Amino acid sequence: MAVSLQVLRTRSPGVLTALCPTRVVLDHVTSKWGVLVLAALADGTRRWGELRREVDGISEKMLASTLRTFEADGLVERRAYPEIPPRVEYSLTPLGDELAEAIAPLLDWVLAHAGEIVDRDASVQTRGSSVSR
Amino acid sequence: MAVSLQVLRTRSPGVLTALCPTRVVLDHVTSKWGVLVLAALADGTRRWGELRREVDGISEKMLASTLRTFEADGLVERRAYPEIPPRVEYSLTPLGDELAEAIAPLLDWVLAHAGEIVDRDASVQTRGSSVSR
DNA sequence: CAGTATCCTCGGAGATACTG
DNA sequence: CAGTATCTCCGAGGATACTG
Repeated sequence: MAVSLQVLRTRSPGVLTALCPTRVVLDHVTSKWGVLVLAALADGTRRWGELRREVDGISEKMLASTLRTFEADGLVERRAYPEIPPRVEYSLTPLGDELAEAIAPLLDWVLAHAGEIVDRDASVQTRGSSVSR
Repeated sequence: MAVSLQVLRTRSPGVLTALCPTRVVLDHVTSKWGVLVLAALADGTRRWGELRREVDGISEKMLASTLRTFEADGLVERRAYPEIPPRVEYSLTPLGDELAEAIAPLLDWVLAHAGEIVDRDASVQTRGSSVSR
């Protein structure tokens, strides 16, 4: 039995309610590209271009904005080298590293079970269309 | 050192790329209300009204749609009792239960560190406004 | 009580072009 | 190479009203 909202709230009443600061942080992490960017940085420094390639499908705008959010959160460190051509490296701070470890189980679960879920959704669709409606 | 995209891809090449099914599942879980609804159900059955109250701020529309997505995914079971007044109960399936356990570390981390992050964001704002720009 | 049905808004997100 | 700057749009999400 995993930890529920109710249980969490016996420890910290009012946590994760609408105006609770935890909501902001949770929103950053679960933003469209948040988990993927964190996962890309999880085992070390990456350059901008590497991130663009690793986080497949992300636009430059969203990569920049996701990184800036995490930088402001103190989860990611940005290091720019004044060279030509420019080089910029991103890495997790100790705090970001902790977070990356906290989402690892989620990633593992997704990899392990995505297949059954997608298959199931497809068959629900199929059944749905063959029934009334 | 947490597990990175690169490491995951040595195990499953191409995983979590743009068209990979895992992306769909990850999107469901990290949808705006996904984590909170799962957390609310994590230690047992809940009625519709209980969920509305526990997941503070969610609209009826989003609660319905989040629950239907998870039901189609096989993560949540919906049980309706033909009574007057109506009663409907939602609970996690075994698969959903596994997922709830996988996101528990994330929730724990958020609760433990939200404070420092929000404080930091606030001070970044302050510093930002006092500097050039 | 447990939902639908509608209408509407807002901003997340994409596409494209440009720059130091 | 590593980003900004704009423009645009779609649809996730919200508000409100209604119903079996």
